Amino acid sequence: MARKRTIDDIARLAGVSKTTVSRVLNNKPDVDPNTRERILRIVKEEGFVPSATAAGLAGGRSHLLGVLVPSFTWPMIPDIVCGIAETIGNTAYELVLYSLNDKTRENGEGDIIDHILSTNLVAGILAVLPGQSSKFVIRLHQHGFPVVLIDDQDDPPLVPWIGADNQCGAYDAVKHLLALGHRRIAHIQGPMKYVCSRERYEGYCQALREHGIPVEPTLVIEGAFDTASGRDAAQTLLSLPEDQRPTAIFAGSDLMAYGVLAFAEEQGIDIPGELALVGFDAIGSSALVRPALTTVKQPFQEMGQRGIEVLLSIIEQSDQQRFNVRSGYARDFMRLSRANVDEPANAPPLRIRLATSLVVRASCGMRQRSPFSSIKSVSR
Amino acid sequence: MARKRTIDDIARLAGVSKTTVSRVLNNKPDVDPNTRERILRIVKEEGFVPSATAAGLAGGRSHLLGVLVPSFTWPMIPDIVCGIAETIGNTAYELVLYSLNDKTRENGEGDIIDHILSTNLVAGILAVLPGQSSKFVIRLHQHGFPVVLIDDQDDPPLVPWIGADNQCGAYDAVKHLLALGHRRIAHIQGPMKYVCSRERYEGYCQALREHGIPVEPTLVIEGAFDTASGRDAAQTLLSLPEDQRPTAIFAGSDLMAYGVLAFAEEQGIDIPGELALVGFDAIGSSALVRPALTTVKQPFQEMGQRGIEVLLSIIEQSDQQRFNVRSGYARDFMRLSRANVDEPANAPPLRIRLATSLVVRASCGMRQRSPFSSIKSVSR
DNA sequence: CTGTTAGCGCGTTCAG
DNA sequence: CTGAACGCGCTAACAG
Repeated sequence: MARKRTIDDIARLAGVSKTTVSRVLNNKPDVDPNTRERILRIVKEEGFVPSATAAGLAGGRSHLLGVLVPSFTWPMIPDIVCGIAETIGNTAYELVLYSLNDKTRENGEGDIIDHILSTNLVAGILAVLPGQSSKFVIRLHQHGFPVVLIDDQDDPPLVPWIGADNQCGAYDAVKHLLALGHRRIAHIQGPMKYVCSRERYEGYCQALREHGIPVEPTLVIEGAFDTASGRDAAQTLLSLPEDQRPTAIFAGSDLMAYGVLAFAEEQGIDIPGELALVGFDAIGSSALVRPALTTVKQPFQEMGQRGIEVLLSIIEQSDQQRFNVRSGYARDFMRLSRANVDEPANAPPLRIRLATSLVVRASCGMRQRSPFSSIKSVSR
Repeated sequence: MARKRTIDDIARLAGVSKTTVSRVLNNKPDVDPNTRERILRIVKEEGFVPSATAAGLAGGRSHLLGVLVPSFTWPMIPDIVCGIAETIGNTAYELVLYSLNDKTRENGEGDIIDHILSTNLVAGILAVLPGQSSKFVIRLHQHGFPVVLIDDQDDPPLVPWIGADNQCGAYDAVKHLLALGHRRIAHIQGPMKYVCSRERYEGYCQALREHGIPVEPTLVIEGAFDTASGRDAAQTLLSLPEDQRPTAIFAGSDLMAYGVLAFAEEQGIDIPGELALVGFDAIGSSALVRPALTTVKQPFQEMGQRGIEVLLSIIEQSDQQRFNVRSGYARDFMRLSRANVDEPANAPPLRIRLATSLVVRASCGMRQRSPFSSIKSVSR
């Protein structure tokens, strides 16, 4: 627990000015190699760590990254945050967590965005599943503030975005059911206001089309991503006349699939015997339910990781531009919410689509082995 | 998206000095009520938000709270962090998340503590399940740095601590099994190096004692809190000669109970028919497994909330003391890792023990109704 | 009750 | 290649 040292201390110990020390620490050129070496040694010996606070104040840029997540009740959030935290841990940045609870949601999601912006604490924001606040995030981006979105975007894409390849994932899932011989395959959609729901639906349609099977409107129901809506949809679907009833259901989320499981359990409907079921997300508990759920795995951790990587590159680039434009104290730019520092429309926003993978378990009729022992690999 | 204003701007608009504005913002006394009113109005109108960065630098205290969590693979972490985030959201503080991934763990958990301390970014730390790094946290506390622990402490208690009443929880669980008529009740312990494991064991023993039942060493096995060790323990217990085999198992964590479920499933052992099972934690997925798990519910969200509350009170108190002691620029105290600002041994460290509650589900033999529809209430 | 004066620790400019 | 000087936005001591 060494005594906290400042740059001045190091400068004194090295016999140089603090300016030089600062230059070394920021990897500036124009420093004598010997001096640089010596300073680095002392910095290491003394265990010197610069104050992020002061650096932020002086340099105008902070070393903090904001991560905005909705309520932790969504089961994928922990996985995503895990990827984020681990990635940030490997950088010189720190992670500031902003979460929307029910109260902040009431007051309007814009509030928290304004708060983030006005405190000027973070250098950029990674917004996870922004949902309703997505439009605020977009505004941020248009004002030149570094922002990246995970797993929820508007159409057309306006903001750098990381997500899963929802259409392919859905396509694979339905293909699998088709390969098992199913022909009447229902789909419980997520809310259609989300692009990911529409993409999953598109994948579902595509797979059916390829098999020459028409999309039956009665077999497609819009849910709300949660268990309750899945249960309702199951009830509707399984109350259809026998000849119209689906033999398989592709749910747009694992939680909705749980709703199907619940209804089937109540009604004594055997899954997968009488009804095959596939979910989407591969949240940890889907390996635990009975029957264990076949589902499309989203690479949540990797999404978090890539999100941070992209955010950092954007921040760096925006620093670069600021540096080039600057003449004298042009830092007033920043106070104006960094307005129009660059033309965001220059290049099309970055979009990264990560591959999904189908996790086959018992719920669609395949034989399952030792499900519980697979807990580790699934939930990590 | 109003233009970012500084205290000086407000001072100019209000026709007073920035000092006065600062005083109003920090709720200092000695300000004319009218002036205060006027300043507050302007602050609100202009949407002024002070810079936490600058305030931290100047005042020597930051408005950031560090939260140290182990890997997100532990299923209760999200719940705890949720409580933490929500509580911090209601204060003027921000949440900085430090997480231990496998790499940081390798390099020694002390590193991250040193890092936290030397960056001097946060005003205090709430450490969740510190495990091996617990001793580092204790050292922090002894140096006068505000620290609170959640759910893992050393014996004797050295640091302010929030946790569940493990002994009572275990006692209740075993009592329940006894009430159901079980007499040969096994216990799969958590690692005995943790106080919580020892307390749960104590509750187990206490319940048996009250019924005049001796504690059989063969029925007590130490696990590692995870699923694999639970499976191993189940195998050992259920391989006992028929007359020594337990009719019920009380597992020290839900994950270990999952291991029991897995082994039982493999072996075709009916739960609860041939074996009753109770877990500990009430993590969300325990409502989803089949049979649904009876378990002792820890109030994770509340633990997070109380943790922050206690941490804030400690920070405030330490600021107070610093203020009283200070003569001139005595801020050097802080640079010395805030060493010995107060006598930590003055009062016994605060310990808050929150009540648990038994969640009765199918795994111990009670009739279960509509398990899936209870997902919401359990996982929130 | 209020304003003036010094910094907090660092980044950046400008003149050597 | 180097150092002195200034300022980031705010708080705290000291004198009115």
